[in-house]
Amino acid sequence: MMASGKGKPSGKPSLVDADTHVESFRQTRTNRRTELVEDYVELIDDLILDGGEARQVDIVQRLGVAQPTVAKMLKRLVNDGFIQQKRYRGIFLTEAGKALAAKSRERHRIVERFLRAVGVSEEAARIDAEGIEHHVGDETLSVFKAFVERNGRGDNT
Amino acid sequence: MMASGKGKPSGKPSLVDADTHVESFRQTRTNRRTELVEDYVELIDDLILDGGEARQVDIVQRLGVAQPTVAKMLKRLVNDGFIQQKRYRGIFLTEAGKALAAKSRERHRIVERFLRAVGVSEEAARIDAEGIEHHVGDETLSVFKAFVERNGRGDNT
DNA sequence: CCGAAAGCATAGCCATTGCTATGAATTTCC
DNA sequence: GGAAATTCATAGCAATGGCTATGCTTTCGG
Repeated sequence: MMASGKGKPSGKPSLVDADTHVESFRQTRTNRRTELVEDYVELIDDLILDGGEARQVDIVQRLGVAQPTVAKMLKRLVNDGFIQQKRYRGIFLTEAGKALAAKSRERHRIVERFLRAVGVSEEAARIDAEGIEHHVGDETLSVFKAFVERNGRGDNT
Repeated sequence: MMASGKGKPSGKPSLVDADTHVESFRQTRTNRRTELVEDYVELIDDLILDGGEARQVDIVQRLGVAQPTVAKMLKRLVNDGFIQQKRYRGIFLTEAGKALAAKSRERHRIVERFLRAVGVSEEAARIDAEGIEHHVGDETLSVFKAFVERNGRGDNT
């Protein structure tokens, strides 16, 4: 019944205690589940901003996956209340979708600019930011943001 | 000729071109597939270093998932040649496993210390590093490493 | 206006990663 | 040495995210 207590005061504690460890992994698993949704919503928002509309075909081309894969995910996004779909007329974000997109875009932007600011090349920053953004918590994000503002490179925006 | 070219020189290019975009997403998807393997191998290595042995039960407790989930993944790791399993006697890393673990641990360590070095709290650094590490490419990693060495905080190691 | 092309939906398959329930094997403890 | 507890394996289910193949609709070009 003691459950987690499990002392085992080993000689070299390179490991944090089990419960703490669990928390990190659990958080990471949670993030992994929401990554794709964020990617889609963010991309849709980008497409609308960039070209005025977001079509399934565009998403297919941007993500580099098969069309039915996108179709299935869009159905999920409709169910989750992030988008509206009008056949042959494009995809539109709901209010919830817009909010999520704005948040994701902001995070993405900060992460990418942060990487650039510490000296990462443009290409690597683009690629790595795509994966990293989903795992940056609020605290880390604000640290990144402050860093970028402090070491502002004369970039756009 | 047709394929990707797709000009559409829109007014506000907040978007990179499609092929470039695809590359980022593709890389991210690839990373996502190897994350779990790395997590497991790294954890197993930690457990062995810390307590002399890694048992399935320990992994279950550390990851916070159900035991059959771990059992299934371990079977996969055996097939992939990263570990050896001896029933009721623990889990052992093969040479390939040790190599992967060393690489993962190093990356993890650098990312976490980098986060600490830029001002992220210990707890947030621990949690975020767990997710970020898998998306840090070689270039970014070496930038992080250099940063840590330059701004060395009197931490351990 | 009508046929071809483009865009989208659907069906059906596979792999992955999680779960619960259950049973077998091994250790441990008396 | 045998019963109990621990440890592990296996079966079976669900959700997610990918794919190919196929067919329906809408739009576009002549």
